[in-house]
Parts: sequence; C-alpha cells; structure tokens
Amino acid sequence: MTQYQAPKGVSEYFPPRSLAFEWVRETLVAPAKLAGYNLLELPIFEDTELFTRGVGASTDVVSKEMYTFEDRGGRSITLRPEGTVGALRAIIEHNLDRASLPVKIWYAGAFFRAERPQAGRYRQFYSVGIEAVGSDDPALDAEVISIAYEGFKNLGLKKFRLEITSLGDRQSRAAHRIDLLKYISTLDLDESTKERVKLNPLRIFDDKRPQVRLQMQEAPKLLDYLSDESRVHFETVQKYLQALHIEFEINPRMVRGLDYYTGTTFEFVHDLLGAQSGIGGGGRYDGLMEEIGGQPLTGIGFGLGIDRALLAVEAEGLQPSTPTHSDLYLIALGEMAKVQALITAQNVKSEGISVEIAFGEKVLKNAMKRADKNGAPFVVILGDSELSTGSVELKEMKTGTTFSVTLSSLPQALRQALDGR
RNA sequence: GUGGGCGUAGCUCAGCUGGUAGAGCACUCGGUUGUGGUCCGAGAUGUCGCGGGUUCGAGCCCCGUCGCUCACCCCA
Repeated sequence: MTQYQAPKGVSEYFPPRSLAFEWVRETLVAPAKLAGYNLLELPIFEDTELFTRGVGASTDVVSKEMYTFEDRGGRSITLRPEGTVGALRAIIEHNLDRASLPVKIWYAGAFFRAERPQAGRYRQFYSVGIEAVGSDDPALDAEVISIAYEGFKNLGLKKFRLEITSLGDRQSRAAHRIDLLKYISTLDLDESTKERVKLNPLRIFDDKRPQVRLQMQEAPKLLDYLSDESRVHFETVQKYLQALHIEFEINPRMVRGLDYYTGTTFEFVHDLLGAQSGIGGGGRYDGLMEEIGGQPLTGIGFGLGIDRALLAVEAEGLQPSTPTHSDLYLIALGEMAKVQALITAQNVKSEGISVEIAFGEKVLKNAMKRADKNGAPFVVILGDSELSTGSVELKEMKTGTTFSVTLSSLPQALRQALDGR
C-alpha cells in the first residue's frame, strides 16, 4: 500500500476515464449554454449559517452531512453540500436580480457531504447545476426540465426516467400536513422514524423499508391537496412537457432531501445504477430567496450528478465521442531532429491539429510500437535524411500508406488528410 | 452511525485439507542496419494491507487494526 491515500470516499478521475468524465460534464452543460444560461463561478465554501438557513436544519444534509470547520478568524465555514443556496446568495449579493428577469446561470464543480460512501455516492462529488430566478412561468419549469433531459439524452442514455410531482404552495402543504400527521400517528413506527416525522413528515414517503412502505400505502398524498393555483401550474408544466415529447411519470411519493422545494419538483433516475439511482433532480424554491435575505422572487433549478451520469454511461456501454489519441505522432531520431520535432509540433498545433512527440525514443521500431499504441491516425518520422531534404513521409497508420510532403507544408497536408478520412 | 463481502505483482485474479508465491494482461529488451499491429524468445516486478497470537513452520488458522467495497439511513 502506498503511504498516502486520497481521503475516504472521494471520486478521482485520471486518464483515460477522466476524458469521459470531462465529456459528460461538457455534454450536460451544453444545453444550458444553448438556452442562454451563463456561468456563475462560485466559492466551494460558504458561511455555515447560509446552509442551515437555506437548505433547512431538519434535513439530513444539514444535520449530519456537512463538512464544517472553523477558519482562522473563528468563523464557521462549510464546504458546500449543494449549489442552489450559494448561487442565490451570489445573485443577491451582487444584485444580479436587479437586471432583467429571470436571472439564468449555470455552474459545475465539486460538492461535499460527509456520508458513508457507496456505489455512486461520494464525499466529494461533482454536479452540473442551473438556476433560473425571477419568473413563475410554468414554461420556465418546462425549459429547466428539458435542459436536463437533453443533457442526458445527448450522452446517449436510454435507460433513464423522469419523475415529477408538485409539492404545492404553502397553503397546499399546510392542509396536507394536518391530515398526514393524523394518519402517521396511527402507524407503528420506530423511534428514529418518529423523530424524522417531527422535523418533516413528508420524509417518511421516501423510506425504503417494506414495513414502512406498506403502512404508507393509504397515506394522504400531497398532490390531492394542491391549491387551484398550484394545480393549474403543475398541469400546465405537464402540458408543455408533452408538447416537447418529454416522457415523464408522476410520482406523488417523491420527496426531495432539501427543505426549500415547492411546486414543481422532479428527479431523473437511471435503472442500472443500484441503490443510488438518482442522476439528477431539482425543482422550484419559491420562498428561498426571501429566506436568505433577498427579494421575494421565485426560482427553479436542478443539479445533475456528473459521477453518476458517468456510471450510467458506462452501465449502458456508451463511449465518449472525444478521442483519446492525438492526430499526429511525431518520431524524432537524433538530437538535431528533436529540435525540428519541437518546431514542427508547434506549427502543426497552430493549425489546430493535436500532436504528440515521441520522447526519449532511440529505436525506431519501439517508437513505432508506441505510435501504434497511442492510436494516432498519422505518423511522421524525423531523422537525418528528412532534415537534409526538408521533406518527410506522412504515414497513415490504418492503411500503412505513406506520402511525401515538405516539412513546411505538413500542417496543411495533415489538415487535408484528416478532413478526408 | 449500523450491517455484509473483500484486501496476494502496475491491472484482473489463482494459490488444494498450513511447508516462506504463481497465471493472464500490461511493461522493458531482442528476433541483424530507419517503420507499428500478429507471432516467437528473454527480462524486471511483490515487506501476500498492518500489528499481534497459535505452530517446528502462516498468504492460508485466531484476535485486533486500517483500508476498500456493497447495502441500510439518506442523497447527486
């Protein structure tokens, strides 16, 4: 065993898998950019209170999963467990919500939760998120959902589902809560579950244990308590999704782990991932801006798990579209040739062609083997004869054919050859 | 925080009822001078996670410990 190991439960990506990770991240971000969302680069830590206020003290995330520490000034700092609250804080702090609404931003990066790791669950994980603040138009809900949907679809994923529900507005939930508590009080539950119910009775819908699920079969569902306004909003969102040919199922038992969600709420689940099947989720948060000191603006957003999306991609046997090799492999024989190789590589790269130089190779045969392993479609050898004539053989590895080009015209010749393949 | 499984070469793993370690892949070199893929040959590689115990002797048995992993709780 090596002396130093990465901290427990972190996900690390190195070649070649890091290329797939990068591709997943960019693919998930792309639809947001196309819809006019712009980058918001955020700190990875915030004042602890921001999360306890925003995410909600009753949540597991806040009550037992935060990486919290004291900085040198005695302030309580927490590594961000999710992205929405920090994004809204930045929007408020920098008055981004004074411009035309809705404010539409995206972000990507690491998040932290101090949980016991398992398949698809890490202590440091990566998400892509978007937030749209300042509009309660149901069309915005549909857009946000469609952006996530397009991202997963563009990865090539097939075996994922979209589940949606509405958590209603304040009135809807107050009415439901009374009946739900009444129902729950008749159930036979263990102590820790009763405690959870006290904090947020909706949580019990998420319990996976059969003895609890069974008892919850007949529980009153929030969807049946929606106010007229909430119900119309939810129905309109559904209508839009249908128009976009985005398939979904309504899951009245869906509960999100964060307290701020209201109204439209959704989750993307993948069928091949085991216990941690959620690859993304989000929803409206109509009281959150005010909660953390901003204007009373409504908003909606999502977080998509890059780690889990990558696992899903691999589970479906999909390949990233980005190649792991360079366009050209450049072999230099001798000291003089090495200088020329560096210069040639510079010229080739200026044409936007990727090139790798064979470093430290003395034997041509071995250099060729390496070229083959690299997978580059073209190879050029630079030796004494090439230096004296100023012309090189450009070899296409797949066919084994070579053609002679002058060093100065190599970038253009390569461009042609690559385009012609 | 609770429970199950597992820790042997860079990777995937084998190692029978205890006798101080092996395979495949990968890697390095070679199969006559500057041309790869296949094939053949040669080579390097391990404190068998760590500590203790039982034993003449432990990779194998016992205890502890650390780590990884899967699941529960919960979530991306």
